[in-house]
Amino acid sequence: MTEGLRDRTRRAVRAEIAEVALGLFAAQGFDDTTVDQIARAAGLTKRSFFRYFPTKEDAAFAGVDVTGEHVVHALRERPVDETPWRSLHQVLRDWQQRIHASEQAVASLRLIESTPSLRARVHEKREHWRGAVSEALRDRSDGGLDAFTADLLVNAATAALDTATREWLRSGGTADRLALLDRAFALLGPKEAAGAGPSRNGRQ
Amino acid sequence: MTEGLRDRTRRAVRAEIAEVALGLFAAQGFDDTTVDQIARAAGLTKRSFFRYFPTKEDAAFAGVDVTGEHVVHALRERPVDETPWRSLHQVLRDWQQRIHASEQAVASLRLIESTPSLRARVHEKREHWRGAVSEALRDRSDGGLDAFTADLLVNAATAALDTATREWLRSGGTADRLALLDRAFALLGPKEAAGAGPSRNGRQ
DNA sequence: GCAGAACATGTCACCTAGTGTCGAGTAGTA
DNA sequence: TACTACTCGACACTAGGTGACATGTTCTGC
Repeated sequence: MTEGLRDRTRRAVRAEIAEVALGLFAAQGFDDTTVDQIARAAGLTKRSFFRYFPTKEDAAFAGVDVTGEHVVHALRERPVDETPWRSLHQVLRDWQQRIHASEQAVASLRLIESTPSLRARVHEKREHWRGAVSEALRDRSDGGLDAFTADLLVNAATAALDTATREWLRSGGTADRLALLDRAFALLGPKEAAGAGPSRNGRQ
Repeated sequence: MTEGLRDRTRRAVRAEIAEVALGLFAAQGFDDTTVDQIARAAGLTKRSFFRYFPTKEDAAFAGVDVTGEHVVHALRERPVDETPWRSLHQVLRDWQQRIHASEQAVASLRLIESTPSLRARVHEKREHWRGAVSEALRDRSDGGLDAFTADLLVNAATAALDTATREWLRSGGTADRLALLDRAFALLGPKEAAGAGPSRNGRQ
């Protein structure tokens, strides 16, 4: 009924493994760190490591929410009269702000962004929830948004986010991430339509 | 001086391995096909397979040019007075048309799109040449395009391409890919600026 | 045509990520 | 106390990928 001791210890162990792993990744790189090393440093076996994380990559993602669970939820909370594009903008803005608040999350993000295999994994995860986000978007505006346009908006939004993140990394973390995101969203906003009018995209 | 027999046989062997691999992938799925199987079916050793392809994934990419080498080149050929967005549109349009012409390339694309690990790999490859494309774009319009905007345009263009491809797959291959791509590019075109005016992005 | 370099291939040994299984110990419960 | 559920280590195994070595084949200069 209550939390249960086992669940609590399990989460605590998980968090500790992630912390140890992050430290090793930062020190000697992701690829040059073996699971065995992490496990030993955390005081357990390789086998047990995999009982806490399905893959080595997942240890790097602990702490950062890349599942989009939150995005979908936040999207449903936005006012209905808001354009889809603006909703996406605001939701990603919030997400970025939340990430930026945690020092460890920023470190994870930096590691991810500088490791090819991890970046690939991000895309994989994203594709997973992309459908859900697109659907949530379509639910909000009743009928006024077809699947294709919704998909396009979501893809464009992640493109904006990626570009902003990339530029921020290029600046060495000094640039204003939110301003970059705003600029990206401003430049990329869909022509018209996509707002509320059901059929208005005739201008090939 | 001439082609050299060795290079020719090497390319022939490579192509044959790829063909065998494609067949096995299509028949039993990418993940359920081992390198050993492919190698044996092609009449060589696992070790030799890896002398032709750096990874198992790469065997699935033979035949499809995802390196963007061509994109960069084609971009430099576009008329200078064309807007960056339109150039990207045209170049990707050509690329898609070229792919569509080859039956095998379409098969590869279908396989890739339906296999998570391969999709991830596409993104990885894309990130690799994204910088080069962005740079080519910036070279064309002398000074009128900053790195951030160029990156954004390239990212947005791939978003358009992805969305079109996805919709096309969703239609079971019946939809008109080019029309979808056109529609995506039309909806996503950058507000203004990005054309030639050096400084005009003041409207937060 | 031949000697030697350059190259291709198979074999073997090895590393790492990841999984199945089993047996011992430990926490939670009646 | 006895039963159950969960956790962990130990062992073995598969699969992708690499390095080293030996053998044969092709190319090149003479």
